[in-house]
Amino acid sequence: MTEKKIRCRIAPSPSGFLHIGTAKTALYNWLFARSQDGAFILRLEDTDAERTDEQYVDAMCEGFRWLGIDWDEGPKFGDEPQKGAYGPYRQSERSHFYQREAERLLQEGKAYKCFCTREEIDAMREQAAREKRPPRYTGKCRNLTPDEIAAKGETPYSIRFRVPEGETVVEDVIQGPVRFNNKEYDDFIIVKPNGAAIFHLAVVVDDGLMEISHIIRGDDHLTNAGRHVMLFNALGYPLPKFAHHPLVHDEQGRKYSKRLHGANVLDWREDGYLPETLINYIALLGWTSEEEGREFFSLEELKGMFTLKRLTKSPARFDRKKLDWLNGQHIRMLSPEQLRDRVVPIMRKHNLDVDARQQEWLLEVVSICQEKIPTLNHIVGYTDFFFERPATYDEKGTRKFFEKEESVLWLQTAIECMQQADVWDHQTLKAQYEADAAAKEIKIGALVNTTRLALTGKTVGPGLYELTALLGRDEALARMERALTFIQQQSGDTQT
RNA sequence: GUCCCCAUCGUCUAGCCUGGUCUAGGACACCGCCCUUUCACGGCGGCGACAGGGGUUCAAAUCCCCUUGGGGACGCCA
Repeated sequence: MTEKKIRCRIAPSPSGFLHIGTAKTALYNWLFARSQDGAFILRLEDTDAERTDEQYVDAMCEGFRWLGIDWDEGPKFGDEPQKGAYGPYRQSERSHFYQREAERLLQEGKAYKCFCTREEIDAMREQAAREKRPPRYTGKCRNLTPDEIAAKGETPYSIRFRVPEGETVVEDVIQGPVRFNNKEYDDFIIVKPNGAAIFHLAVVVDDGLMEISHIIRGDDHLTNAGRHVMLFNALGYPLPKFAHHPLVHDEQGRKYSKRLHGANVLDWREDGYLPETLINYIALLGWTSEEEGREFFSLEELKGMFTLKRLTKSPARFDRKKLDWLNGQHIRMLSPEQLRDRVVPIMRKHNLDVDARQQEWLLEVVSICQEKIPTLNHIVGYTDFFFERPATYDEKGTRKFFEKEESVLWLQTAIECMQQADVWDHQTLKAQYEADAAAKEIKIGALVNTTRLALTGKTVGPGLYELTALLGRDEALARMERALTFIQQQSGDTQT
């Protein structure tokens, strides 16, 4: 059996950043190609020169890189050269192909020159709107004779595809057969008067010439697929398999708008999410595993299990809560070293002087937070007190632990615990706190939480004994004394 | 307006193709309880859905039709 090589592509138009929806399409294509030992191709649809900007190209590729989606063939990007035998991989550099193929269609009578002006076409459209007809081209230039065409001389013209009679069926892997009456399509333009190819021609020529075997894309292209099938047939290219998946919706159920936060996949990096999480989550946004109930996947695992058969037909909303949960799961899967490496730049950015500290100590600090933080960014609030003494004490915490009658006793007891600890570690501190709490009949929670407030200024954070051990005896005791002074001042103030 | 797609808990979904095993399973969220120094994690339990109406059938979440709702496409954008 000589099976044709699987070749998939993502063909974004670099008019902005990497959209979450584009990422989904890319991921599915990438996973399918990888799972089938096929090739994944990146092609830039930058024919609309006005909307293309190099910085957009970079931003988009950056998004792919962050996610870990790599391509076997594609254009030059940064220090990566163009690669692949089907180049160039930018539509703007492929116009000669489009011209050649358009010319061929013209020769074969499958396309024709249209001399209608923009004004004429606009008028037709308005007319149609008035008469409540679908806005379709009337076919005015469809049957011009060679003489009539010659008589036009130098008049600029566009090239229209001559849509054949009959029915077009898109055999979609996800949707099943989708039938279109060709009457629904008008003779669409494939080449503009300035000679530039229109999207429909460009994609089909590119997909045909690049021998793309599977076109996996958003179902906003489903209607276009009919045009593309006709074009594939007219050009004599073998038909690829189509798979139109539903679009990503926002939490309100609408198409995920470009202007919404999170539309840019790099927004999530900014917010402290792992690329592993995004990959996992986006995969779940339209695909389910054969292994029922399983939702946690690494990129590597996904590669092995992905199948087009398990793609979902209905659109999915983006659910931030579930993303948070998944991110927590992925954070816990990291080794402490990996977590430290990812979190240290964030801490540095928030002016925590990580560089003045021992690597070993940092590793431990990060480790005691691993089970607690839902996003990488939360590390700041969970560790900042290690680097600076609390400037204020949490208000609610103050009321609960510093303004009670026993507050001074609690704090003094805690101080004694610390002083009596012969070894400054988690075990010893824990034992000491438990012993003193029992001896003085104080609830351990009161002791612990008062200490936490004194040491960190907060009511939440890493485990107390772990944190105290890492803070060091001198610093811990200094902060305890400071808190004691604070309490005494407070009560003094209220008494006078 | 025309065409196309979709429709199971609040959300993501399993089941649908190959009707009966579904008093519809899981996950997130939510609510209890347990564990626990807080938060989180984890454990246990609860709440919660086959959009509506017609068929077909002994039997329908599963097949067919209609309605409704949602989405998409109708460019000299991609």
